[in-house]
Amino acid sequence: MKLDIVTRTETADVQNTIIAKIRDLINAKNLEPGDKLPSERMLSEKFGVTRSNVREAIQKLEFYGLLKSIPQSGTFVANIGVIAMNGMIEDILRLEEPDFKSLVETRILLELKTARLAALRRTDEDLYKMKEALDAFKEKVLNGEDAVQEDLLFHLAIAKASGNSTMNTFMLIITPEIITNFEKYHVCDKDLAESGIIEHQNIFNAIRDQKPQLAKQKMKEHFKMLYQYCYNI
Amino acid sequence: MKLDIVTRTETADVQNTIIAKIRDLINAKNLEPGDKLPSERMLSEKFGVTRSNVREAIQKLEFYGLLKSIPQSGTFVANIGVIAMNGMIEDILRLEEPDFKSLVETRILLELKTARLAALRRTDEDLYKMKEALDAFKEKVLNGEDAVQEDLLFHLAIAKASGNSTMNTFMLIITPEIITNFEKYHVCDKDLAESGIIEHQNIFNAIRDQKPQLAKQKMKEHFKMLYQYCYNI
DNA sequence: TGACTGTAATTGGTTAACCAGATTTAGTAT
DNA sequence: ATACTAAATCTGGTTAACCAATTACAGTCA
Repeated sequence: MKLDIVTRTETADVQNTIIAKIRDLINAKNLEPGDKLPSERMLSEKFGVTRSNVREAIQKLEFYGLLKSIPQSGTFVANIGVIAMNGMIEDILRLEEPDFKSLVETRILLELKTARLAALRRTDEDLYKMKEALDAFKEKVLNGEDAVQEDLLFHLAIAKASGNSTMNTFMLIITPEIITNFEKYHVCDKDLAESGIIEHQNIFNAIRDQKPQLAKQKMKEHFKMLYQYCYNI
Repeated sequence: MKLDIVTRTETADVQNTIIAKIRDLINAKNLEPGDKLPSERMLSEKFGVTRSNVREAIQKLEFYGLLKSIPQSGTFVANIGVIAMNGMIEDILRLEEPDFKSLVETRILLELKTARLAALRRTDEDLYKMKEALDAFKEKVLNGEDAVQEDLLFHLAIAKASGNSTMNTFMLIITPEIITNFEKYHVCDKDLAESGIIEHQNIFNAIRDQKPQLAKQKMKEHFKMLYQYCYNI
């Protein structure tokens, strides 16, 4: 499941159609939080689609916290009123596939914050893990090898050290997509990697010394190149 | 599907076990990006679980961009090396359920950024949608009614106006969970709602006038109470 | 030897039957 | 009428058979 859950457009279309019909049904029947939806079988018959299709649509709405399925009982409207429900479903239906620029922009936002938080909250174990990742990165770069994986792990170690599980999850979600795009557009050059050693070390030092503002600053410098690239794409 | 996809602990445990076994298998066979995994049937037999279990585990790894299933062909290791694969799977296995504090912290981070970006990029249509949401919010509050839904929609309208689809998605993901927790802990008081009108209006004005720094500032003021609450929990 | 071809096995995805538990309903005794 | 019970029904979830497309391979012909 990608960020947008479905991959193939055809499947996505029929799923969005079902979601819209579920929304219409909730509106028509004036269902409120806690109310029960018709059974999956009834919905599949009513909408003229398979039960699998209905299940997937329900699961997507469950992912966004709008519905709640309870085994052997039914599917219920979550603790969200009909107004918010309509607004959120509209947003969900119009969600576009995340573009590279928005991914990078979001990554930078998260990285600056996690660096700062890591400087405030990192445990000794966090620090040890970060140092491991940093050393692995250095070794690869100094040997002239590709170190994109070690680079990634260093940043994920910071995210974990931030002590914020939500940001950690978000970093995990966007990181692979970033990597893929990096390789597609050949963003990472080798000369960037060498200066990367110093930059990583600076970030590490700031977090080690528990200097949040400095950590953020060093992270910002680290992303300077990326920033420019992102806005020139 | 919640942020952590699975809900019941038992199911989550068996799924994580399978994920760990898939990781071990990738390591043992030295599978590299593009290599094919054994078929779902073989894995289910090898691991002594059902094919459904294997499918769910694969889908979770696909969600995080580590595997890629191709119909009638097989499941393949994504464009990520074995080192990053191991690191990410370790993180995924240890991902904890997002706590309220981390949700609020992340929301504030996203809201400050989207407010700023919205001031830079909002279209006239974005502005119209925001005004709609703002008016609905005002009316409810002035009538003494609960306006948590309209409050939510105003913030989501800003997220959309930010022009960043990734942040928009993230806002959609965390918003319902925040709402649920708000109601559980009774965060929102009525007196907060009335001052909320002015604060919302200030944010709207700043975005309308395309003043990014001011928009961020007004959003920060809006979250001041929340901030304090978050750190006193 | 090598390119080609048709068939059989294998693949992830889909569907329909099945399951256990919750819910409703009908019946009965009070 | 009411409280209670038991059977029938309905629920989301699970499983095993099925599907179409891909792949591997044996056989054939040049």
